[in-house]
Parts: sequence; structure tokens; C-alpha cells
Amino acid sequence: MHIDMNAFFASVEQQANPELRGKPIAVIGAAKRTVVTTCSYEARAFGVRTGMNSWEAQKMCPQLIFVVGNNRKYTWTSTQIIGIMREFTPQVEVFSIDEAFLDVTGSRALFGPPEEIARQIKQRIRERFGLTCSVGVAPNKLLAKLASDMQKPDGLTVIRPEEVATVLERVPIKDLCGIGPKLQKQLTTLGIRSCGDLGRFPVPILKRKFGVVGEKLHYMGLGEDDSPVVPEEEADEVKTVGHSTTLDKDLSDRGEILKIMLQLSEMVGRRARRYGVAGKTITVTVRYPDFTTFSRQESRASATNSSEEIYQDAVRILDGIELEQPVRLLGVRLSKLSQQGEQLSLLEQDRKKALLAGAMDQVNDRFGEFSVTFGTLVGTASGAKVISPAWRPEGLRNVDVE
DNA sequence: TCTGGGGTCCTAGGACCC
DNA sequence: TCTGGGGTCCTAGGACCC
Repeated sequence: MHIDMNAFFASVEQQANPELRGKPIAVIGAAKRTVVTTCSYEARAFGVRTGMNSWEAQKMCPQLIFVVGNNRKYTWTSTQIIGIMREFTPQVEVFSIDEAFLDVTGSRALFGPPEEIARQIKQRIRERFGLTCSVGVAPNKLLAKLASDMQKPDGLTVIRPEEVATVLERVPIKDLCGIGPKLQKQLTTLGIRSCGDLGRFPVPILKRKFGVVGEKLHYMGLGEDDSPVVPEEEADEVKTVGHSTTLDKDLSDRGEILKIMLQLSEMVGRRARRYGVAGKTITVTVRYPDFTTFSRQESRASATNSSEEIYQDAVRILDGIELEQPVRLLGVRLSKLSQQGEQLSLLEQDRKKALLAGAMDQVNDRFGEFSVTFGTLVGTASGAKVISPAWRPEGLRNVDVE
């Protein structure tokens, strides 16, 4: 079963404020250069879409109401909704803040057939939060996700095993999760338009053209998918931790750029410490005003999650880059992560640093991001960032929502 | 008055080792 | 007296997801 909340952020806002109900609204970020994160169905009727910048959206729909997103509200609601799902099965894979897969194979004896379970979940979510969702029920995740997309909003679509081939025959390949614009274009060139076409297409040619993805594409075309529903306890550890930000204005001044770098390094370090991980590779991402985007990374001898060390490395990487244009976006990412623990140095200096970082983290957890920070960052407005539905609840806890 | 931010996975080329 | 072949790791970029 795949459950997809309908226009999640926008619907939460409309529930919280009755004035917004039945009206075209768009949830955006607080930053200057922001985009539409989610919009209500009323706004979609005007052509407003996720990813549009505010004036584009306003042009499509002059009476559009902009609402600055409130991360805490969405995280809280999401956690509650996941709780409802867990009343029916522990096998819940949280795919994003507004989507989840459920394996209800073992729940039938207790709760009845999957459609019945879907109805009950929908009803509870509606009763408790006034929110609707679209549910897909199918033999596997690929098809359940496809099915949940077929009826919006407030849908319930079942694809039974015996219907798979018939249903897929006419489904365009771009509707499959995993086939984006580029793959769609390349496949179309081969004369492949529907999943039916894809399933019939000679596998050797797919393999030659797309490598390992080719074989997977074949099975996707047939509607076959054996990937399991993975509940959080069984999920892999996080592999990278990063933050990036589009600056209010393009920057050329090294000092100003470094200030942002320190801020990003601190956010990355904090999150790594919270996760209990440390990383060996630091990556700096730069975007120019013309949208050229590139990254440079360096690996260090020992893993770190110290904001200062991340910052020092990031600065060294940045100094190795000959900037050709002002900077539009900056990013800092930590990867090659390992679970922190015994490998932590016990040298007195490091211990002191770790204690200080821990104390700062506690204050910031309690009073909000950057309540306590490095001297150079005092007075730097952090500003609420746009938040994406893709942010998982555990990641969302780390976002400043003041 | 242009175009967010968080991830995962895959590929390709080069360094390095045996 | 003219250049193997296997492997791993690292870096950079890109597709894709929300």
C-alpha cells in the first residue's frame, strides 16, 4: 500500500486557517529567492505548480494567497499520521514527509482486506486532521505508488495481480517512479511510450544503452518489483549530511561567502553530532548566477563532526576554487560517514571541543538554531529555509522554524 | 522580477596496488 | 626495444526522488 497525502502542506494550512479553505494558496519559503513548495488544488486549477517562483505563480493566478511554510506544523502532523498507519502494521516505510509504503500482508487477519485497511486509515486521517490522501493498493511498491497517483485527491485505487498487464499496457512510462525526463526522452527515441512497450522491448538493447538500469527498466515495464517495505529500524544508516542555501543576493566578497560557509558548516556539524556520525569527506558546492553548478571535495585522514574542522576544510576547498562569477548558492556536505564512538580522540583538547559543541547543541535544540553560535555569526539572520516534502521527519526536527 | 533544498544511486576516469 | 589485467578507492557529475 502506498499512501500519499494530497497537497500536504497547503492542506495543513487550510485546516489551520479556515479563511484559506476553498481558496488558491501556495506554500513558500521565507527566503527572498523562494519557490512554491506545495499549492492547493484550487491553485493548481490555475496552473500553479511546485517549483514555480512566486511571481511566476502570481502571474498564473493573481488572487493566489502565499503562505510561508511552518515546518514544525508539518512535521508534527506527519508524525501523527505515521502513528495512525502504525496502528495497522509495523511495516511502515516513511518515504517522505507526506508519503509512506505499508506492507499490510500480515495485517489482513486482524483488519480485513487491504481496501478495508485503506478505508480505515483514510477515515482516521480525515477525522483527526481533516486531511485527505490518495492510496494505492497493489502487489508491490512500484505498482502501489503508481496506483496512488491514479486518483487525486482522496483516491483509493487497487491494482490486482491479474489486472497488472492490462493496466500497464496504456500507462505512460513517465508515470513510473524512477523514470524522469531524461530517461523518458531516451526511451521515447526507441519508440517506447507505454509500460507495455517497455516490458516487450528487447532486454539486451536496454542493457547496452542503460547499463544496470536497463535490466531494471525491463522489469519496471512488466510491473515487477521485489523491493521490500523497509521500516525505519531496518533502514540503512544515513550516508551523507549536507546543507546548502541560495543566497539572498549573489556574493563575490570572500568575507561574506565565508560567513555563510561557517553557518552551513555549523548546521552540518550539528546534524552529524545529533545523528552520532562523523565523516571523512567534505564537499563544497557552488552555483553561479547562470546556474552553472559544480562541487569539489576533499577527504581527510580521520572522520570529524566538529563544525570548526568542517569549516576549515570547506574554506581550504573554496580557496582552491578560482571563482569565475559571483556565487548564487553555497553548499557544504559531509560524507563517508561512520558511526561515531570509540574512534573519538581522547586528547584533552578534542574532549573540550566536543563538550563545548555538545553544550552549544543543547542550547540550540532548546532555543532554536543559532541561539548560541560562533562570534563571527552573531547578527547573521539565519532565516527559515524553504522546506521540502522530501524532508523526512527526523531531518525536519533539525530545521529552524521560528 | 526568473529558477529551493534534502537526499540516494550510478557512471566514468584516474591513481594506485599487486 | 614499447606497455597486462585484476582490483579498490577517490573525485566529479548527473539522473532521479520528494
